[in-house]
Amino acid sequence: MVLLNAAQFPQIADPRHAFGDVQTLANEAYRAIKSDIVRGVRPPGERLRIEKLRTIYSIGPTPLREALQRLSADRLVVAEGNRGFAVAALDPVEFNDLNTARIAVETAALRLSIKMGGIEWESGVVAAAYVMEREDKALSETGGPVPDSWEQANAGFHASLVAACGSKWLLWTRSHLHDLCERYRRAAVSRAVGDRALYVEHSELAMAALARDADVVCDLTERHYSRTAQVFEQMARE
Amino acid sequence: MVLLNAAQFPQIADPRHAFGDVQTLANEAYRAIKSDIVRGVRPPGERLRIEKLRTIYSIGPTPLREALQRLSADRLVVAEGNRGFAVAALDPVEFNDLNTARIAVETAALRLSIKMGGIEWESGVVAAAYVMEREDKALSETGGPVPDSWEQANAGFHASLVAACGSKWLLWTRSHLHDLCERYRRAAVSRAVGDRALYVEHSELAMAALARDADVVCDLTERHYSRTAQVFEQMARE
DNA sequence: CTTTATGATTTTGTCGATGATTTATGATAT
DNA sequence: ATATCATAAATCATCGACAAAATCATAAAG
Repeated sequence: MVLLNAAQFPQIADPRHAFGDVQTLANEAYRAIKSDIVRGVRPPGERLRIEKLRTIYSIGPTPLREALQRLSADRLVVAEGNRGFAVAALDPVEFNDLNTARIAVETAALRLSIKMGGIEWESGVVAAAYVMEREDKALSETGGPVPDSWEQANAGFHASLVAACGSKWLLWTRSHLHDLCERYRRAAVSRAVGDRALYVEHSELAMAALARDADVVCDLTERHYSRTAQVFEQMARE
Repeated sequence: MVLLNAAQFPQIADPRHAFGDVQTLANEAYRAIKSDIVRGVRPPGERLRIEKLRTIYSIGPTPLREALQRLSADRLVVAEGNRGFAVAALDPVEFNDLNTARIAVETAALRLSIKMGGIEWESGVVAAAYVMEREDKALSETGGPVPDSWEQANAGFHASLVAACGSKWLLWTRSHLHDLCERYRRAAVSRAVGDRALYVEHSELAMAALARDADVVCDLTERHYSRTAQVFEQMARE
């Protein structure tokens, strides 16, 4: 068995590569469709017919199919051989299941991060909490659907807490599960925004993290996430 | 935002669907290439040129690219825009990182599984341990490269321990990380087979699980996995 | 002798077209 | 009315070909 890093790609001197991926149509399609799925533009269960997508995104079938294959590996899309693709369904039982996985990964990352985080981690948490507070308050005033800016702040806040966990792969796994939850979250948060004091939940979390109290942080996180799942479950019953 | 399960696909009456996916060339390519990567036939870092793959697998460029996109979502392959695909590199630092993630997910699943497992879980563990024992002893006698049958037994054994964790998504995440470790494992285990009493490690694990001693199981698991990482690290130094 | 241009060659990404498979339609029989 | 089956329409998966981009080889300049 051959081992180790044969040079993967020749040196990357091209300045374009500094900004993430080169723009290929397949990448563009991936991003666009993912964003549309996650934001509910393409509702759960919708069939993703190539011809239709072709007209919507003005992209040929090949890059579209490549994007859909990636999304199906991400589990945001389900693929059935010879039957094409569809947006993955949303279902409260699934969400509970997904949430168990997410809580397990998140709490593990939190414990590591709290143990290992330094001053720059702390300042990152403070910064993210500051942004989060503003978004939480704005959301509770305006109500309505969850804006992208709130989602971004929420993602940033929770990411800042685990940022120092020291494992790239743990962060990757975590962010993957985070993405899978986004559709559920958008639905549940906009509904429950009146009943929940999101600002309080988030700031308690930040305080406990800065106090390095891992047990409390994990407990709060678990309840924070479970509450969202409960709201979603109740919505589905109605 | 639209909610919940619009019927995803019409009923599946076709008996072929009982056996996993329908055979599409993209699926076939995915399985073949993944297997080749994981077993070291395609070494880490190797460029995956479409034309070359075309002749090897006798499959056109479109299904090949779709397979490679899926593999790159799995992180077994790296894709660089306009520069094609390459087998992901192997590197001990990565393995340590990956291992932290894996241990975190695995121990979480183990605790849940040990708490919730019933009699059928126990019997599954016993059965898998029985197969594992046979494979471990065969491996320690023959030495040499790790056969697929050992890998299969190993995967089955560890899967049996977490089988009752109750979260499909946790199992999915876990199995994903397991797959990512396989290449490292195959290299490290074949090397260290003399120094390690794999049979003892595995049987201790099974005993502790059946005794429902979650702390011991997690501790043993962590050491079990870390040892493999250490072996790999030492190999890389040589 | 190294570095920088320049052109040739390979390789990638994309499209339109085509055969295969599934889904929809409608006719016939129970 | 319902069920069954054949046919038509739609959709999917795949291929070959082409344009764009990257790589390589060679030559000119420092």
